[in-house]
Amino acid sequence: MQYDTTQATRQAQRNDQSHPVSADLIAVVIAVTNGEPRVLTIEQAQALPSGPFELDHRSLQSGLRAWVERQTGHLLGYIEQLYTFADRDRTGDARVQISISYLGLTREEQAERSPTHGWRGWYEYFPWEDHRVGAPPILADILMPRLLAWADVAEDLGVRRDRRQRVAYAFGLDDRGWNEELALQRYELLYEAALVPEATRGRDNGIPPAIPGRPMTADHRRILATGIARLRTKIKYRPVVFELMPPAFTLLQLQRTVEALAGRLVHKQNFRRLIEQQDLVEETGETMSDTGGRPAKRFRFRQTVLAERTVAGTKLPLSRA
Amino acid sequence: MQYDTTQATRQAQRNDQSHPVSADLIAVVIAVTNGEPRVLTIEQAQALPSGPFELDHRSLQSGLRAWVERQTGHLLGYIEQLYTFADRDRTGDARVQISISYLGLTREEQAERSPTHGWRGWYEYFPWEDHRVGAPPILADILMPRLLAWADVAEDLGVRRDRRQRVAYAFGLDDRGWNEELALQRYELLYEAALVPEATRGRDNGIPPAIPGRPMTADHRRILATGIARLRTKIKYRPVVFELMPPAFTLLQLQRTVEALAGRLVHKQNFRRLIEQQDLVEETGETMSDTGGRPAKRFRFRQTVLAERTVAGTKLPLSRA
DNA sequence: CTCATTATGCTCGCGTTGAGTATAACTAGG
DNA sequence: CCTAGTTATACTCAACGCGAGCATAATGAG
Repeated sequence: MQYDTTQATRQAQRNDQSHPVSADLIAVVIAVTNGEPRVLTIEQAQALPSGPFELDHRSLQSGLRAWVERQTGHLLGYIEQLYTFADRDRTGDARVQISISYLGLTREEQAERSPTHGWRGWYEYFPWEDHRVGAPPILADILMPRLLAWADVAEDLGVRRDRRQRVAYAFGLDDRGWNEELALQRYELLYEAALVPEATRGRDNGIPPAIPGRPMTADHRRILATGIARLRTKIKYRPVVFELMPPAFTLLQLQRTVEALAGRLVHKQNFRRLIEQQDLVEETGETMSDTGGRPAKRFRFRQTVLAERTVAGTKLPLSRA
Repeated sequence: MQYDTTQATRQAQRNDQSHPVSADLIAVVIAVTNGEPRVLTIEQAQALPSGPFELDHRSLQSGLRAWVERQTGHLLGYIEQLYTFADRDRTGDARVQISISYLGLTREEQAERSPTHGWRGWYEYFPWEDHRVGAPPILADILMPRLLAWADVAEDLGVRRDRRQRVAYAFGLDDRGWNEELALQRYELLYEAALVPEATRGRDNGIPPAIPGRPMTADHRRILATGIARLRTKIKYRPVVFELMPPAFTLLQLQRTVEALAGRLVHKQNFRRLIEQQDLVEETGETMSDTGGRPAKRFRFRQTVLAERTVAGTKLPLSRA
């Protein structure tokens, strides 16, 4: 190899200066059961499955799978990386902690009750995110007043305006409309405004902010918000919903799953049109007549789509010219 | 705090089992100069700026900025995380190496020539990615025959079909059309087919594959491909192009920058329409009359948009129902 | 003064998508 | 058996986004 020398130099330089860090793997594992999106938790629903990346892990992904299985007994299927961040103050010692988070999609199998781990509805952690039956009252009654108050306590006029604008944008004030993909921005605003317990934890300022929504260990709720936002974005351009569905399903079941994730309702006829014209599903031949009305055809996901369907939205006027 | 106990337990468990790893920060820094996308490199254009994450780095991002500045003298503006991966065999010792890669966008300032670092056109590394003047001949002449040959050497019929389909999809064969966002998939296919030197490096199989395109150290070219793909996707729904533009510019300059990144041309009138209707820019009042034709108005990016423009494409029939 | 060149405005046509209407096929209750 | 309630499924319509092309304006070079 022609550049052996320089590479060796850089490698040596690197090893001299590198410090040991420890790497944590954290999993946001999602399933949708009975039209409710659920997340796999441990420690009485206050933490996400996680553990250190170890030497005998073949890869980051397999390390994550091993930890999830060890802590919850659950085998993961589809996973994708979410985000990596570093935190010095987590463990207390001098070592820097790096956290690598993943999003996993599965189906909730036998619902075994365990005292330590289990599935929890994700709207328990983010009650303001469920708009399927309209905007939750806590938004107008509790969150918005406190957020706007927080914006207004700022000394600087510019900061005040900036805060108001970010709140208005993230929560769809005025005529902006609710955007379900901004779940992370909303949590971050609540954190910044010290309206969630995680923000004031450790500091002894006494007054815990009484905002609805269950907190989590460390920054796990923030990671969960990241996963929710990612999933809400992704279902719109990739057929990932099917990872959450049973082998056969009706179009309404599929729609309810999407609605559960998005936290809002969709137009039934248009949903069907979209699914069918994209050739995502095929009929199984059977019908379901459980739900009280006309029997629904059962569908299955067309495996063919898996490879090619990586499409990608286009917003630029790209042409062949 | 109510869950101190369990948290302490988990923390202890974690420290017991955690192994030291070293974390590397790797930067894909992009600028567009004279209509050419360029990447900041070190080691005679064969490596990306990188270095270990150290104790005195305040955060991953600041550590990355420090390394880029130390190695190239360049100060970074906008950066975003790309991907994190682990690699056991990189350093040789037992320690596991974690690499965290970032994408940075800037403008190429004073073009100081340095023997060790400098800006390189990114199409030097991926000559098959530039379709601004049509599909590069190397595609039909060299890459496609070899890729299809690779697909056909597979014993198993299923593997053969799978490879052919992936190649056809990634390279837009048949009627599929070229998709500039698949830069990473294309590089990965070339790697899998052992058509890039990086794939056979270290193994003494003698014959280096003579495919156009400059290789890089370790997996740096793969990381560059990741950055290119990310950027090509992102310019379509976020106003990140402006990070690459000077304070004032004409619409054609903006268009040329987008085209340089996308590797394909866009329809001029439609590009203007899109930019203007989104209120992304405002006139400065000046005009430019350098380029031989009617003088062009100069524009600047509207700062107002920064906060709110997080939009997000919608592919689901979301309704208020 | 003419031509080449770039800037800029405007129109057309098609496909996508939000939204609503109409009809079909069931179950439950009298 | 008939009716109301419920869900499934097929169409229709209008607005809008976007690819594509035509037309006109304003320069500099020769």
